[in-house]
Amino acid sequence: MISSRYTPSEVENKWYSHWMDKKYFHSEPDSREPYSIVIPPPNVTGVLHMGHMLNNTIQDILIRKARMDGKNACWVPGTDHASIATEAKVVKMLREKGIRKGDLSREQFLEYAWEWKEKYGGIILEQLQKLGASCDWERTAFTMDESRSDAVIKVFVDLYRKGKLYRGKRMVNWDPEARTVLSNEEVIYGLEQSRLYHVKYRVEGSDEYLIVATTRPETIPGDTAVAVHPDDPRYSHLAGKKVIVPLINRAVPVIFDTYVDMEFGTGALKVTPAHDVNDYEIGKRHNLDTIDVFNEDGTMSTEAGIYPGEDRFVVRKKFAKDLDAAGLVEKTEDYQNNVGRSERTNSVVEPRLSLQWYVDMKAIAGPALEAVMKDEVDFYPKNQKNIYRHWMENIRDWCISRQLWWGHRIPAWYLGDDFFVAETIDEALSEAKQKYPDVKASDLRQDEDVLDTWFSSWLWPISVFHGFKTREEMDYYYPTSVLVTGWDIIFLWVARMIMAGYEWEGKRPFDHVYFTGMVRDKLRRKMSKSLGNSPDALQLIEDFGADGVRFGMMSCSPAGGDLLFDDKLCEQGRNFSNKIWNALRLVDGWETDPSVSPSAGEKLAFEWMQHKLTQVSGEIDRNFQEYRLSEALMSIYTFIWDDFCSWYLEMVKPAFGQKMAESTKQNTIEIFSRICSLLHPFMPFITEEIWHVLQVRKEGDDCIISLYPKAGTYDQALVAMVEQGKDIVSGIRDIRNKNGIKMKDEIDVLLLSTERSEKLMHQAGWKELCIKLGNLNSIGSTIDENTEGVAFISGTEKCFVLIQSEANVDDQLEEKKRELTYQQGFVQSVRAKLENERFVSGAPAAVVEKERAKLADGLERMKLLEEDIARLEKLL
RNA sequence: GAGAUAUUAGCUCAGUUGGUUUAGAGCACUACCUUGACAGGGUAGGGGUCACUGGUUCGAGUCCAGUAUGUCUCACCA
Repeated sequence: MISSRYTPSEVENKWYSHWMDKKYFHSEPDSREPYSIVIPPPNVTGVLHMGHMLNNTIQDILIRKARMDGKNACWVPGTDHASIATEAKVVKMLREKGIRKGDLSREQFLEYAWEWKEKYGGIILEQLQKLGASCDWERTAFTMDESRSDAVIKVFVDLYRKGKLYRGKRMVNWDPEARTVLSNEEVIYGLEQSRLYHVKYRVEGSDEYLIVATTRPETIPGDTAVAVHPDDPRYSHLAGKKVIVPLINRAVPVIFDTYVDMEFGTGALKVTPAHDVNDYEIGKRHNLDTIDVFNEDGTMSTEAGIYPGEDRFVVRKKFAKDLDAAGLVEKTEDYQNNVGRSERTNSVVEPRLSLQWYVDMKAIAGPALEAVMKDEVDFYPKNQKNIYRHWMENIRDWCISRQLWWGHRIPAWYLGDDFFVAETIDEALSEAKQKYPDVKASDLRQDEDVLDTWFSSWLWPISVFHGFKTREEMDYYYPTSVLVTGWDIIFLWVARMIMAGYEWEGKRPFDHVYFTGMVRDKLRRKMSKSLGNSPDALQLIEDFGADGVRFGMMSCSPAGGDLLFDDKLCEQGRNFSNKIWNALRLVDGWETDPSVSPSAGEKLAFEWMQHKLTQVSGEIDRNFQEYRLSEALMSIYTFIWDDFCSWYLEMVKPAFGQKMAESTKQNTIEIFSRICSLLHPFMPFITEEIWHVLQVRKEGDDCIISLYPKAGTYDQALVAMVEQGKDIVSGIRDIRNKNGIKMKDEIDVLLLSTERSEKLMHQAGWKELCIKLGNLNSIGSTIDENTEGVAFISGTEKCFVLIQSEANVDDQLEEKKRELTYQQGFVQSVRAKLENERFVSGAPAAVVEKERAKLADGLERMKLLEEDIARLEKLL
């Protein structure tokens, strides 16, 4: 006997291993149409979180559906080396072992890092398997493995030779904790509480003070000017004067620059060209010195001259105190300002002048912008196009060097101030020799820095197919079918992949991009470690089953919209699993008898199910084309729960202890199997299990590779007849409820004879189904409009339930009158349209016809209601 | 500061070029129902002047303008 509860843990591992053994996930190029997806590679340091679950569930649904559609489905998995995150993790691990990074050589450090990667780097991929991800694991790629590394180096050299990559000194975002440069995209700005200090700068040779407002007194030692607006009358007398930098006692010029906002603070701005992007620009315009007051770890430098070696925030307080003690602070006030923090380390980003490598983005952005604007790369949802365009049109050069060891080392070799870019040291050497004939390999010093991680992941759709080496797989799988990713990395990753696609392949990397929303908690807060509002993904799978969790995520994630996650969603998924499971129990328990032949009702029920399934397949098909996966899932959900379980199974279910016709059971198994196929992409485990419990299958006849039910034409009239039968049964049940008549008491029902009702009655099996589901003694027709009993309307058909009503006549009257008022309002609005000359002459004929039908139906219902009201009033 | 986008039932969302019976779903809610697949269940029911104000149109949840509120992107003032 099958258990009354579905237990996912008993079947999930079994089927995942089976699929793996059968190599269903593996793909090789062949004559079929390809359908390929490259995974957004998670960080090797990552553990499965809700974002991954959502994102990968969607990819798995798409890939499983494509596989069942007969395409050659290939989902390439892999991980990303995540320079900063991984290096930080390894440094931390070493610290726990009592080893300092500074004590190791680069080679020694990398040895530890690789060791760490081998040990922990595959965790997230194993977790994806628990979710059911049908990736082609034989293709698992890593951004730092040989093939991917070769691609990175080739691309770097290629861009350099094409003049699209250069080395330059710029103001960069510096992360003092990771001691590396960050790109703009890796800096997160947020409002923070701080203090605004009004500091007195004495004008040289006078007792006058110029008040300057600053939030960063610790940078005062780096001041090389004070700027005011040229039109500011308060300061025009200071032309040509100098002011004394407080406590530092250095005289710096007062300069005039329109950048200064007269309204802000005191209208005077201290200029620190080494530590502020705008100040740097001002500095260039006025030929100011730059004094770097910080070390690379955010402590004060010796040039600063104050508190050398102490942290910038400690010094902020100390120095402010010193200023105050010297009477140089006019006042301080609380202030909110925008502070940039490192996405990775969360430390406050320090603008810093430094020499780095850049990609000239304007040189490669053009085709990538056009491709998206012309929908050659199609975005879902569409509104992401605007955001993309804005960024692409204002694109800035990409700083790609990082002061780390874990990553692809920059292929540039230095000789004094000169350098050579080449794929290998040998090539670099031979290039160097052309300029310096006596140079030896040992004279060349390779750049110490590595490349930004995104510089390898932007090649991902090409590099996973070895596109920089061979054509075979590229020609088959590229462009990939769809990219599924979060919109938060549209610039960091998506835009750059598109650029790389056009730069090296001259083609888009994917046909579609499906942007998923962010996973938030039910209060709309982003899931985060610090809030502790992120559920443990694996625990969820354990609690609700992978299918339950997948259902939970998908049932409520509109295309591109945020997912407001709640355990209850998974609970609903688990309950759904249980519902299907119990339908299986029911069907499995049916006993057949060869001497029993199927009734007309059973035949009608089966026909209805088949047509309905085709109808639902059409809806699913349309929804898939638009990536409306939630809607697709919901139509399957209602089809299974309502149509199949609540109606169909009740229609064909034999009476207690009775046996059924063999063909009815076989038909039910067939429908159930097709239901498994429909649902399989969303809930792969339970569907595979049921597929096999339903009946013994031949070797290799598995749900995962069954044919996905196709859209097609279906008999709408037949479906409508059964639907009306359902509606009438519901109406009867309502009257039972309201009049306290139990389900097991048999009652009689009459339909008022009309063309439509006679047609229903003559449909083979129709009456039988009504009798069975309504638990009726009989159902027939009458021409008596005033038949005694309780009446209701289904569509335009009047039905009489032949009972002595126990319900209050007043209540019944009130309900009928309310209904009549509604119908009157309806009829009036339709009539208003039809009485309007311009509508009748202006609107399309079909629309007018429709309105006429609406009017006729409305009038019919009014008539039926009025009759009923008159009858009830007589009873008063 | 600039731009985008949204506002439909208690909550989360559909509503596809304006006309599909004066708006649909899921969840939540209410009443009734437990020996016969399933209480992780069944049957039925209630609930919305489609943010607001105007406009276009024979006709507006759907198109246009403005207002309010929210969200996002980009840029940032010390």
